[in-house]
Amino acid sequence: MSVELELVPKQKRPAGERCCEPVVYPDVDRAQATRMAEVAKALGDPIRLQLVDVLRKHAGKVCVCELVPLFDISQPTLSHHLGKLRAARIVGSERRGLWAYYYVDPEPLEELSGWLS
Amino acid sequence: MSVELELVPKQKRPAGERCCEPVVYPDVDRAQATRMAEVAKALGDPIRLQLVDVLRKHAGKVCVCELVPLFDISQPTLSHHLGKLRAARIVGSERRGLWAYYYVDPEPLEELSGWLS
DNA sequence: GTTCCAGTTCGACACTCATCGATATACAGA
DNA sequence: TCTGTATATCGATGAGTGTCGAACTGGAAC
Repeated sequence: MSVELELVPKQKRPAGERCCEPVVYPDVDRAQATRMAEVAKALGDPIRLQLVDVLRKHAGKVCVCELVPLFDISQPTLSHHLGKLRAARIVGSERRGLWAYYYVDPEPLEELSGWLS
Repeated sequence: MSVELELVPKQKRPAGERCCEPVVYPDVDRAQATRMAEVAKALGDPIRLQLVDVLRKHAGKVCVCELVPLFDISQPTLSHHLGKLRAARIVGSERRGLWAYYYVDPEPLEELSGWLS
């Protein structure tokens, strides 16, 4: 465990001695990190993650009235979650008559996915 | 309020008329969604996302003392963020003497990445 | 016009979060 | 032992979140 530490005899942190290899700075800058974190944060709720899952698997655009019965939450709460996803630009929406249709914009998800893999 | 329910039982939405195609259920079940959402939530902060970025790029284990100067936050706050990442099982830690070393566990990130792509 | 209806927004609530300074813990060196 | 250092935890605070019912908005149909 700490054998290698005893090989380092003298001062608290001897000159040229480090507790670890020097660390490079993050490859993602603050702006990228902020953008991707915003997307990740929007996915950081089970209902929103499942919402995105449904919308992604569904080729076309999905009506809110079809989403409501899938989840055990009130309709205003679902609307709130859709608003969060829209604020993160993960989904877009369109109104046709009485109904509102949602669809996934793949780009933000792709940026996050690209960083992860 | 609910008077109209008896009046018009049938045709508020005319037979055969739909607002959209029928929606399949989410492919990810609630347990998967909860697990992945926990990971996504932990990544939903720019500092934590950059922390993971540094740790992933760094082959070995990284000492906390190298992480602190990279970010403009206090040491307790950094420790708090590392604790969040550890709670989400994105990173693990090990103590050697005075120092604590953190490393990435790739599995949770891979699960999220696999779902995203 | 009036009356529904799908969806959004509002107001409130309890809860969680990011942040800090202060304090505690754990260890190394003397 | 005592001193100093690296990291974690505590306590507080202000900001944000998920949730609901109520109210509002804009179309559609009568």
